[in-house]
Amino acid sequence: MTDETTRRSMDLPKAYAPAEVEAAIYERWLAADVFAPDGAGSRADDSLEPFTIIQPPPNVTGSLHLGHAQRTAVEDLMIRHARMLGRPTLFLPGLDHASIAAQFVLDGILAKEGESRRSLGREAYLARMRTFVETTRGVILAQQRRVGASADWSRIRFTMDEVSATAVRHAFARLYDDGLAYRTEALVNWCPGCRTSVSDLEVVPTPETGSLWSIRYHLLDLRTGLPDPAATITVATTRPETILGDTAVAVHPDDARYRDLVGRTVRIPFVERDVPVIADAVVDRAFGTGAVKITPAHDADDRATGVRHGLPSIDILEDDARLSVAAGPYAGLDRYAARTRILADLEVRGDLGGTKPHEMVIGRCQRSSDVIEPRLKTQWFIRTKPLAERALAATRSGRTTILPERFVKVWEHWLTEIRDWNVSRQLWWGHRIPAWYCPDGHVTVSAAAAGPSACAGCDRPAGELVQDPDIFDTWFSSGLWPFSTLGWPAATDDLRRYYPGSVMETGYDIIFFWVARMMMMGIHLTGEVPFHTVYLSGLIRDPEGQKMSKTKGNVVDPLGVVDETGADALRFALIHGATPGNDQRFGRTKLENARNFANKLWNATRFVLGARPGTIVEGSERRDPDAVLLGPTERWIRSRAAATTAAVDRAMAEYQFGEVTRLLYDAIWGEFCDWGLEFAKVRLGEASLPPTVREATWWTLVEALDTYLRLLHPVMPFVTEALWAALPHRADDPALLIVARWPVAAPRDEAVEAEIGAFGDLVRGIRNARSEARLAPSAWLPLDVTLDPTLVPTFLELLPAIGRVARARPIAIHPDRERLHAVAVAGGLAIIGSSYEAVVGRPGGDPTRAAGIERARLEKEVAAARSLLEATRSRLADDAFRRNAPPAIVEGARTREAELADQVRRLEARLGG
RNA sequence: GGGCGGUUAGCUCAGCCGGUCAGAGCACCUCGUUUACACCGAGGGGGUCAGAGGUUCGAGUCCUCUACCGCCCACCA
Repeated sequence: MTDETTRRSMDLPKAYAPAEVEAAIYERWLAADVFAPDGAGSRADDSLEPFTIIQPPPNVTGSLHLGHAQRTAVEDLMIRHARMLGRPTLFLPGLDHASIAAQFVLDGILAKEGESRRSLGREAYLARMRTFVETTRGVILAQQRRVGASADWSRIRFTMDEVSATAVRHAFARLYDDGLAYRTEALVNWCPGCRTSVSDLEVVPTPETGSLWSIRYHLLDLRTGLPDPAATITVATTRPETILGDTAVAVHPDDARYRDLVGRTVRIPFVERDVPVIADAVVDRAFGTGAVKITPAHDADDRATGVRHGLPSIDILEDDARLSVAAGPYAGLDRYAARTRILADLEVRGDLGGTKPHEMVIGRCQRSSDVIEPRLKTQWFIRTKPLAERALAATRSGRTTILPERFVKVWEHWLTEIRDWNVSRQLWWGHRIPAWYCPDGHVTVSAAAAGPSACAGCDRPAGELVQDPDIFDTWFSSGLWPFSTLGWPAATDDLRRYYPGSVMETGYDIIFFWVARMMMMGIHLTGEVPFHTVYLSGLIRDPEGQKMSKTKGNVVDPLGVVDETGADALRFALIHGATPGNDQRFGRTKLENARNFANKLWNATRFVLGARPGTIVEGSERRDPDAVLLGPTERWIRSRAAATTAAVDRAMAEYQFGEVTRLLYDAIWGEFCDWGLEFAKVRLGEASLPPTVREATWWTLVEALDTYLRLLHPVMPFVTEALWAALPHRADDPALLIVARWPVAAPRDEAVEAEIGAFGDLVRGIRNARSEARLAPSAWLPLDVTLDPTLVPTFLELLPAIGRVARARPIAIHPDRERLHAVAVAGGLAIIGSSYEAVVGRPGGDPTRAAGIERARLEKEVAAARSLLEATRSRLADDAFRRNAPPAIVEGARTREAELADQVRRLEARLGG
């Protein structure tokens, strides 16, 4: 019989070697020019709505980690799906210059070389940065390709390129003209390590145990005007060095303890400054001593108090957090050295009241971990309230949808409570703020690349203007990404066609940094929301649930994984294990499972290719199986493929990508391979059947495999592409799966699904009985069976297949149970289901022992059936259930009860006999 | 101080509109050299779905509270 099904040479290597497969495939895609919506190989249907994915451009610094790989996997999944649907798709790749992060990294490198930002100077530093970035850039892009990103590389953007720079200038000028960008003196978060201000979002509140010191300030004697050694007011502080910047002491207006002191004057030690005691309701009488030192230049609360009372603000710090000349005798000391000295000096003076441990939350720099110092600076701010309102309106009206939905609450809260955004950075690597100042203090903001031609306020020539030395917060240019990349502010074709974007995918950790800013700026500058859907992914954690970080040393390099198990396995594992918005722990086992799945698919395809009936010429064009020649197996395979297609479509529409992989894993492995191929083997090998029948079977396998490869392609693009290439194609199929059409769900055949389902149960029952009875798996045992009459025709057709998978031979069908019982040997193993009853095997070995095992097995079965029956009966016994439950449910319970009762009865009979 | 997640088999997690939903992978046990695959096949053990109330004919699935774990937001010296 094998002579008819001659195994031809297979197109695929025996062993699945992902690394080789993947390298070759990516080159084929590139050569075919299929990534760009307007690429030569694109089969996009221009009448369909374009699909645009917005990817957070990775930082040029360093290299990609698993989080990036996950991002890319999800984004690429969506874009490939849309591409296969025929939509013009744009996946625009890019890189972010990451000003502070890049400077932080470069500064570290320079430090090792004994150089620094200051030693190089601005121009040399920037030149060095450009070289550095040029090398990392290549690494990052290569990583993205290796993971399989089908991005349009011809449109690649960098947030420091000229297109982006133009957008930045225009955006800022627009915001300025609209009164939404302003320059003012305000408290900013100063990072002494980075030597720049940072936004509120970049300050990490860190719980720490500090100290709360009590310090006595001496009141001035009303008569002499000199400090009174005996009359003091005690304040409490966690930052004693800031006393040098104190400009008042505040007490609560209703605090009887201090009522008489309000309006008096105290002398700040060391700087010997006389400041007033003021009354302000901001003071919490219960905290500390109820008297608070006020340092308007270094504390947000104090600043507000200072403004209310017209107090001066004295900045006592330098950029590197050493004390400034304003600190008098302590000038030049580091802030903490100064603190120590001041405490010691206070002690000497007898003005240190005491100290106690104090739990507090201290702000640290997200980048350098330095303790942030609030400082008064003149900087640029974006007025966010009006922008935030429109962003909120967009999500509330449904113009933009946030997924998963629960993040809407976070979004709402942040945008409602939003504070103005400090966008000035005292860094070098970034977009220079396009603002110029003239000697008379006028401000000129210009979008022109060459800058303004003259002062906007007084006609002084450009030569007399000085540009702001600061640059923009990185996120300012990132916030323009969805449209700056398409050529905005020019009215380009790309902008018209691909803006707003369809889906913006990113991790929930940058919802404020990036998503909110894109929304705010996008709406204001373009008049449209930048994207219709925000899809927020969870974060990747290590197997212990720890966040991956370089300092912890638990960062996994995706390339290492890819080399080992393949990009497909990595992608599958990342998607399979995730629920939208939920973090996932990622480790070896998930990866191995995914690799095994790819391997399974590889081997299944090899089998199908190798099983081609000899009557079909190698390289034949794809044919549909002839419907009249299809057996139950074939109809079942087709129906299951249809069911899976429909289910995958639903999951895709709901962004349930983990569900997509689960569906495909189960369908391909659990159904197609475990049952479909096993059953098909019999037909394919049956020489007595007409060749046309075997051909129909083979074409069915090819068809199902073709469908599954298409459905799986967005998740595992490489292996599916490679396998698909080996499959017969239709004349109208493209050369590459990546641009092949997404399957359309065909109608299902519910009847055959139910039948095969029943036979599956029967086979499992037989296998279980054999296994429990310790019968040799390889032994062929006789099987006697009686079936629900409706199942008989199908059973007859599948008889050889069932025999094969159940290892049963010969098989006898009996018209009723009496005959079955009469014929079947008493020592056989009984399998009793609702629509079938079977006896397999003959007694052998020790009859009493065998009988004991058989009895135990059946007792377990009957117990299980009884408990199900009881549950069903008690439900049915309830009037309320029969009255209130939908008729279909009640009816279902009735049928179930009948089936179970019958099954139990038969099991009991068997046990009784 | 607010808000949001999580708590389901030993481990990692699925369970979308409440009714065969008690599941998967890994781990574990027993078998297996049947011609796609040992990166495999067959079978099996294992969970009162954190706890307590409530809604409902019926609740891992909805509501309330509690307990842990995690995260986000928040100007208290």
